[in-house]
Amino acid sequence: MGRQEELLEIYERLNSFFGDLHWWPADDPFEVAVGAILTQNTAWANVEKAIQALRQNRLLTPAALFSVPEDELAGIIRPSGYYHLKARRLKAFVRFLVVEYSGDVDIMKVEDLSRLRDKLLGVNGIGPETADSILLYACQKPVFVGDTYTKRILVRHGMIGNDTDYHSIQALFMDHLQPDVSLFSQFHAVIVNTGKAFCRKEPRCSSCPLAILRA
DNA sequence: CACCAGGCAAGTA
DNA sequence: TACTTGCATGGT
Repeated sequence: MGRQEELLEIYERLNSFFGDLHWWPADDPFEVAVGAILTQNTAWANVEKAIQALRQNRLLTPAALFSVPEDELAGIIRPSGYYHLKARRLKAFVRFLVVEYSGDVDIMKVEDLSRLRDKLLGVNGIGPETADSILLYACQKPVFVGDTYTKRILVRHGMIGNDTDYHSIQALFMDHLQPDVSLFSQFHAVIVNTGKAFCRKEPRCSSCPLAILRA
């Protein structure tokens, strides 16, 4: 079986099992970007607490986040963990958004994909996965988001080695699938759900929709 | 109690 | 270039 068929097989199985997940869980594109930074190496449940706190403080807009002092912001996003670090990263991103795109994600979206990706990667605190999450889920650009779950599942099923880097994992998907925003969005969503539900501890993998694929 | 979570940057050799 | 370490809360 070729790579394309293999990937589509995985997609069909997971998509049938989970159904349409309508990801990313956020009300607007700016909130997507904020969540992408807050969720770095952090459980989503903790991120939700921080997002709620931001909402209650009316800080879920570029202008509001731009104005709030960094130390005050840190205290508000405390439940998400690494809160001093993430306050600095949020401020860096919002400064970038304001300076480059008048604080408007809709203007940022117009930028050419590869140029925008490079510029996002230039912002302190935005690495490959965060950049790609913003590009796909906030900007509707056809990029595949790799993450720890993606890698773990591919490693478990013998499709890649444990030392495979981010770019190679992303290329595995993007070289063999049509660049379709809906496909990439749903694919990443079902992968994360699979990781959460089945792929954390080895014994639980028996009931995983992908269990039959294991060699 | 230990371990982990939808990473990233900075420091070291 | 290749490895190591700091960042931190909350759930299991």
